[in-house]
Amino acid sequence: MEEKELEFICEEKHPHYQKINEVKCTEPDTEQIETLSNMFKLFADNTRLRIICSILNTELCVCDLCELLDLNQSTVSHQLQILRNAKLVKYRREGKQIYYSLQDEHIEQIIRNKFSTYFRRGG
Amino acid sequence: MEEKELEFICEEKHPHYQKINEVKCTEPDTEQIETLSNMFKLFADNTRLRIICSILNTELCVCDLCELLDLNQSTVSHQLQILRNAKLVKYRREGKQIYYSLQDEHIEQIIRNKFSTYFRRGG
DNA sequence: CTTTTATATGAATATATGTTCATATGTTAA
DNA sequence: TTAACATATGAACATATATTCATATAAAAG
Repeated sequence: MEEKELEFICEEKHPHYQKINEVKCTEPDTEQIETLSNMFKLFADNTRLRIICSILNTELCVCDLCELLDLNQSTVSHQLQILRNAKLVKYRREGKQIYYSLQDEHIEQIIRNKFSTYFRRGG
Repeated sequence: MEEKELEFICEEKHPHYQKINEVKCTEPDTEQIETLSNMFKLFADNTRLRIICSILNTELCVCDLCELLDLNQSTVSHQLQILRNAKLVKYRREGKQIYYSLQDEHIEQIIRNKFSTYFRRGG
C-alpha cells in the first residue's frame, strides 16, 4: 500500500470538507495524471492521428507518409520522433528508407487499459 | 455508401504508389480526424483530467474543485466551460452554488467506442 | 570519393492553449 | 435595494506545441 501525504480540509475552511476529503483519497497522484495526459496528447493532434491511422495495418516509409498525407518531410519526421519517443511506433531501415509501423499490436488495448486503471468508477 | 474524392498517386510519382493508394482508401476523412483529436484534447490537460477524476463518482461545486485541486476559481470555471461545451459534464444550480457532474455515466465507454470505430485494425 | 536520395534535427516562427486579472452576472441575505 | 458570495467570462499574458527552413547524417549509386 502506498502512503499518500494528504492535507485534509477542515470544517472551518470549507462547508463540504467531508466530501472533498473523501474525493482526495481516491485522486490519482501528480505522476499518474501527468502520464495519462501525456498519453492523450499523443493522440490529440491531427497529423499524428493521421500517421497512426496510416500505419494501423501496414508499414510505411517516411516519404510514403509525406506523399499520402501531403505533408512536409520535416513535419512527418518530427511527428514520428514524438511517436518514437513515446514508444508508439517502431522502425526498421531498408537501404536508404526507414519503415515505420506501430510498436504495439494493440494500441487500442493499451489505451483501454489505461482508461480502466485510472477511470474506473465506484459502484 | 459514401463517395470519397481521392487523388490516387501514379507509378511515376512514387515507387510505393500501390500501397499508398490502398491506405488512402481506408483513411478516416478530415472531419473524423478533427473530431477524434478534439476529443483527445479534452483529456490531454492535467487540470481537466483532475477535474474529471474528481467528479467520477460524485458531484462537486466550483469552489469544492478549487479547494480540492488548489486552483484559481477562474481556472476551474474556464476548464469547466470547455468540458461543458464538449458535453462531458452537466451542472445544476442549488442556490448560489453550481454543482458539476459527469454528463455521461460512461465516459470510459464513449472513448472505447470511438477507439473501436476509428482504430479498428484489419485482420 | 563525389553525388544523389532518404531521413533526422536544431533553430526560428507561427499558432494554439492555459492561466490570471479584472469584472460581470446571478443568487441569497440583510 | 444593497451587500456579500458563487460563478462566469473577456482580455492580456505566458507557455506549449506544430510547422517550416536550413542543414546534418547516413546509405546507395556513379
